Amino acid sequence: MATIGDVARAAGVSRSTASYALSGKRAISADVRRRVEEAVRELGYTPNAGARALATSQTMVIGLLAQFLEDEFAPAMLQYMLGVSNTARELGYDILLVSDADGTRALRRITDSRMVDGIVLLNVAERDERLPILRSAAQPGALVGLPADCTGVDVFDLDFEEAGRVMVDHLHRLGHREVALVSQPEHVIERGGAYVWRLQNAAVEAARARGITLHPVSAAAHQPDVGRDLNALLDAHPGVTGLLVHNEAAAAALPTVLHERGLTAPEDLSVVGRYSDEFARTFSLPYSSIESAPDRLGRMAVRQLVRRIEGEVAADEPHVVRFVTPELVDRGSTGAPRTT
Amino acid sequence: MATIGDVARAAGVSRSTASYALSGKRAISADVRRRVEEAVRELGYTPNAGARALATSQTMVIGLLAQFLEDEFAPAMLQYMLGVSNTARELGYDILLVSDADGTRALRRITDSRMVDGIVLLNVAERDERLPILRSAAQPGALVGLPADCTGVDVFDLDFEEAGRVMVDHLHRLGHREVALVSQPEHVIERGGAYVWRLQNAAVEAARARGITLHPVSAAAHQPDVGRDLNALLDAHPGVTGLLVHNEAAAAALPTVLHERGLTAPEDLSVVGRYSDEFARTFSLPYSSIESAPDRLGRMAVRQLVRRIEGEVAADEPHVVRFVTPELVDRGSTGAPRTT
DNA sequence: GGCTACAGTCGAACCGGTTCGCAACGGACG
DNA sequence: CGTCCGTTGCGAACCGGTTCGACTGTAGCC
Repeated sequence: MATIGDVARAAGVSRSTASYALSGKRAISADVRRRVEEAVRELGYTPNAGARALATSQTMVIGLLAQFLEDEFAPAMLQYMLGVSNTARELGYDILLVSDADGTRALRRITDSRMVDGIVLLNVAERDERLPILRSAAQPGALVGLPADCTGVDVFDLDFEEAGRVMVDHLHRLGHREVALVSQPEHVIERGGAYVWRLQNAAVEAARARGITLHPVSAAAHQPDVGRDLNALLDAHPGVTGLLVHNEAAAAALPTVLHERGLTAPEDLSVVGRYSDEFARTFSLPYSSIESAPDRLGRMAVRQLVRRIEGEVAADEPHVVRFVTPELVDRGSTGAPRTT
Repeated sequence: MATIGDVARAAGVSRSTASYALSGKRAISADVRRRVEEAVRELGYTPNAGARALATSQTMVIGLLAQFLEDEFAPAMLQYMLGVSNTARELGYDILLVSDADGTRALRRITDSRMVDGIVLLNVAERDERLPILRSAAQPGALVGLPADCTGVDVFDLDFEEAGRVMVDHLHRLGHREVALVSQPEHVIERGGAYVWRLQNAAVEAARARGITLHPVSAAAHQPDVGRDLNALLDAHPGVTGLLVHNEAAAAALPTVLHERGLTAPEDLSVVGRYSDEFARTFSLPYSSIESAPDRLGRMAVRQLVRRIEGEVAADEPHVVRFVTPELVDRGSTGAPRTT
């Protein structure tokens, strides 16, 4: 592999001159620049990333920490990852993917060893163990997901409170008076999946304010349990005319469950989910839903992170906490409740 | 951040001694080793990855190239990625995720700049543009997917020919005499998705050998097109009693389509898919299927890649091309054909 | 004509590790 | 008591970039 020394020799200049000719950080005569560029082409020179990182203290790599936990719905994560990855590349950064079960150790490893210039954290928990480590790291961090304590990091998330209100409002306006909210498994909540109860609390509150009955239940994240949970819910609350589904696996299982019970949406039951449009199209989910905009959140996180890395924001500039406003995508799965 | 120089000073030894004490590559007295280790702990020393890469020409990072193309089913890729990522970590390697649309440029970039010690290529096409670049790279490569030319790389893939035969045999044994094979969109085939016609050709051949009729058709990879395609298929071939589904999106859309037509599997139609068990459970797909074992393939690829990186295989040792034998997972969606 | 200013280039130092060659030391042995 | 050898540690070089300070030559200016 050619080094910059080889390039310099071929062009008949010193190493430093070759370096300046390529970086443009000092004035270089047109003639020399041409010779250097030609040498680069002939030798197929590419700078050694490790050497450059050592010299500049910049790796042009962003660490992406994604946890794939039991009881969590993996495919939803993919879209966040792609949003992050694609945006990073547009801005000239590569992605170091860390799917380690032990996120804290992994985070410490890649920050301390200076493998990355910044960190994006996915599925952030209410009290995320990784946060203290991230704060003490030399690199800036951006989160997708809202923790209890946001100091020292930039935070991006869907406005789950508003999402809960929008879902309830939508069914209330159509005339529904008894609905159920299908949430994530208990495990996810216990683990600190704050978005679950952020949406749920807001939905409960909105239901109370409008005087309608809302049954919050949780359902599993996999078959066959999730099907069983959905059936149990419909058995337990026969008066329910609307379903708010805040659980991707449940949304995916719902068509089959409804079919087996001889029910149709929206004639027998109105359904509103909370997942991305991309997700709905990929899995043929026919329900209206709150768009969760994962690619957009990933994009926002990386943009801000890179601004911090490149010092475009003063180090003392306050960190941002930004919420994306949820939007309802109508797929025709809601209507007036059946009149019993 | 503490350097090895700081550690050496704190322990009262030279830099080289500190290095040897930590690597164990030379004999060091117990006393000195203790002092060095203590200094490491006190200073919170972690070796700088860039510096180490520069000195050792080893980054302990594996490049993972995954293309997310139009008309391809993204979530299936996730499982390959996780298999690769988790296995790599177990073996001490991190993953540089490259989801670049321009795979060739990205591949050249990360190999030439020595960011990675090896490369894993996902969704490999029949004549993959990335392959010549990978062969000319200094780092070894492992593929998941079978290209036309396997020289210079280790290749792992499902035995799609056998998969096609197993699917046809299965329905033939149950008494079916007219079946359809739902493949990927034409685009995927044109792009060089060899697995599509490897399975298809073998299925056609098996059908001919057993004297049964097989209609090969392709279907889109997204809603609403895939639903339309499935309906068109069932309209065009009313005599079909069995469906072989080699298209994840079609499998995901099938329950709804069958429901709308008032059909049930296996009573009205036998269905066999080709996707992973994990996939089936996540999306509540009720059909028997050929297990595609994505995590296993990813794991095999990384294992072999690391063996090459670490020189456990002689450089001239022939490269392997290994096929995983498909297995049918019975979910009760097949039976004897309805007697018309 | 002498001075300054500046464009253009070079040499050397540095980033933070690893590794090779060598020397000092102490014990065993003849 | 001298020699030989194994153990242990040190100094220096090296990996491949970047960057700072200094030096040279030429143009512009008074």
